[in-house]
Amino acid sequence: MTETRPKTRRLSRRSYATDAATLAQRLIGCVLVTQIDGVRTAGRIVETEAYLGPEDKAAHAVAWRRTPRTEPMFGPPGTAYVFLTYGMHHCFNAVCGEEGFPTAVLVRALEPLEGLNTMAERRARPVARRPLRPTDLCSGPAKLCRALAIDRSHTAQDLTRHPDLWIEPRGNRLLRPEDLVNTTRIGVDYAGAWAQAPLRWYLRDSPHVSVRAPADKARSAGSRA
DNA sequence: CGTTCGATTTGCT
DNA sequence: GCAAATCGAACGC
Repeated sequence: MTETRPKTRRLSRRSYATDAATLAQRLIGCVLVTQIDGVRTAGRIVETEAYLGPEDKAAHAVAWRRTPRTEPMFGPPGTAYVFLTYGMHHCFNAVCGEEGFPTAVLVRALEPLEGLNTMAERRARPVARRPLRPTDLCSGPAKLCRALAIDRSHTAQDLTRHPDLWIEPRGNRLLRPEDLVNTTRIGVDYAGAWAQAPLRWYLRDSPHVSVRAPADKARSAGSRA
């Protein structure tokens, strides 16, 4: 019998086996996919952040902090690291580097590509609200997890083999370095000097990013000067 | 064992 | 612009 399940090309283990800053840039343009209960949702990655490892004071694994939560970051490259923050929001990371060294890339925003209706349903709050625009569906790390139904059940899962969660490499070859904005990470003010490290990247022309850098924001809104 | 606070989002002032 | 929501990790006693 021939399974006619469409072959989905995934990022290989080797693709994840690089430093976080490099992977953060290479993931822009790739496609994050979930297939939950047969329902496929997918989005083009347009914003990422690198969390370097034990020396990075903004990282959960700072000072080799190894707990049940951070354990997946010590796993092989290509492992998913999903955590809960503020008691209600999930964030998704792809573990990279070498096994045993805790480093990862946070995916912060997607351009929705498939399953937009499903995304909108998942993003809708308990009470009725105005329909979400496509640019509101996945423009933040917790928003995209909600839209793609990513939660802590996915942490420590293998992105190169898991049936419901993976990243496809298509689309990222057209990007050039000048298509990306490199700026500081969001929400890590507690990290002292590390809060100023330029470890966030986003697709310059995308309206789907979460927060634009001040200079780029001015550029986008710029009609004067 | 109690307290603090977060790699966020949302709604109200 | 600001604070609430909401709960488990992290940490101090």
